[in-house]
Amino acid sequence: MSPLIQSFVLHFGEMGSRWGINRTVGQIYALLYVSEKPLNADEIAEELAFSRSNVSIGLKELQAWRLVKLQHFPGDRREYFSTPEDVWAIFRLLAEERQKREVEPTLTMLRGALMESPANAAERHAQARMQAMYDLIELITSWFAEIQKLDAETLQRLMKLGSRVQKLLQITQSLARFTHRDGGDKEAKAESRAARPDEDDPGAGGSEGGAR
Amino acid sequence: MSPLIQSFVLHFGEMGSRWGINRTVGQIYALLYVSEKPLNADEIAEELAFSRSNVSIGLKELQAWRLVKLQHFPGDRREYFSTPEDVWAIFRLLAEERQKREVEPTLTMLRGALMESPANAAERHAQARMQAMYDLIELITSWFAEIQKLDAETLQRLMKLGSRVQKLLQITQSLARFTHRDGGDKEAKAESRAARPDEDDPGAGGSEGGAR
DNA sequence: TCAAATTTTCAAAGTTTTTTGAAATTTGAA
DNA sequence: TTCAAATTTCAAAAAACTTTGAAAATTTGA
Repeated sequence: MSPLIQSFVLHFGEMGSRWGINRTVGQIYALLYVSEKPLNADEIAEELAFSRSNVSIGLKELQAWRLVKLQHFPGDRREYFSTPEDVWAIFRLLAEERQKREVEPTLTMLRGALMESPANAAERHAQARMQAMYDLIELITSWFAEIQKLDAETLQRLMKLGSRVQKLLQITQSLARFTHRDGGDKEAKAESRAARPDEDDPGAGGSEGGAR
Repeated sequence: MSPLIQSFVLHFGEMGSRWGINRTVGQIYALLYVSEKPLNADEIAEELAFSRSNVSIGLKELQAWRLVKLQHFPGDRREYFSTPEDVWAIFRLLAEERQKREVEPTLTMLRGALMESPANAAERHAQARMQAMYDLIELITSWFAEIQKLDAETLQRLMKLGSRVQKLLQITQSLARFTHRDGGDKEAKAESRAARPDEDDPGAGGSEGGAR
């Protein structure tokens, strides 16, 4: 393998472990990502010097993440693997899977905890903290959901604009402008909560969060 | 420990391993997050039934992530730990650290690979793929940098609005409207760029904005 | 300074995860 | 259906990571 490709593959092997995936999976993915053509399991095992069975397991995991496509060639019974070419589509897939595997279970746990009635001050405080976490996760999740709706075409445009921060400032500004439109509204809440956690406790009840 | 808090703590222990942190670290963080008052290492060790030394290591790691604050109380020599209360600040910290530990090294690796001149078709293709990845990461990074600039106050407003998706649609729309404003612009870029990494490269210069 | 209190380090034990080779299963074509 | 190619499973070996207890180092107040 050329050093150029190798450094890419090795980097993903390492990085993989910072995320939930292991070296094998990371390397397989990286190899497929830069490969000109789909590869079969034997080719992958040979390129990366992993055992055939290890590759099999790795490919299964990548399929579970929906990160690889499977295809066949006429007159060849082996399975060939490749990655979607559209990097934006890949990003969306990743975000979706992580949402499903990490965010949803966390929200479920939090909802459960927030339904209990607090038995004492410690629990009341814990619930207030959990509520704050719940609200933030919900907010960020909904941003993501919106961003994910951007189609490839819009993305192209954004990319062509370049990633210079200046331009993006405008987006933020419209965002800020939008929020300012929100008229007065019971104010005190947020402030006091942070400073004196025990005392005013919005606790279980309020929960506005749109919980499904 | 009350079951309410326990389920939260245990969940973070498990989830931690999906991210790069281990059970101990996850649980310590969760415990501090919901705790009414700062805790010292012995209290943490006792609550979680971990050895004192394990807790010491865990706290060090949390400090490296800047996720815990250290403080002292008069007349007590022990160190007490707590988490920042502002969940948005916590999110920003996390994003910054991950940027530093994961995104930057990846961008550096990619820049390196993109500077090489491709030796053959396979390398040429690999570089085009890497360029696509580079551009996407840069784009997403710059969004994050912008979002991170939102101050707590704006956030409060956003949260008060509720996380209903409908409202956010408007943000997306202004975003889309904004991109439409972009006139035509040299096209070929992506495929050929590999050869001339210097040219418009936003990398090193402006874009990193937000971090530290 | 000392010594008590506290935190940190570190080698070893324990645990979990990854990787493998061999065997079992599945698959598609004849 | 059978056969051989291809894939998957699985138990065991290897590697990586976590956790611990004991000892060392540091800090503080007298």
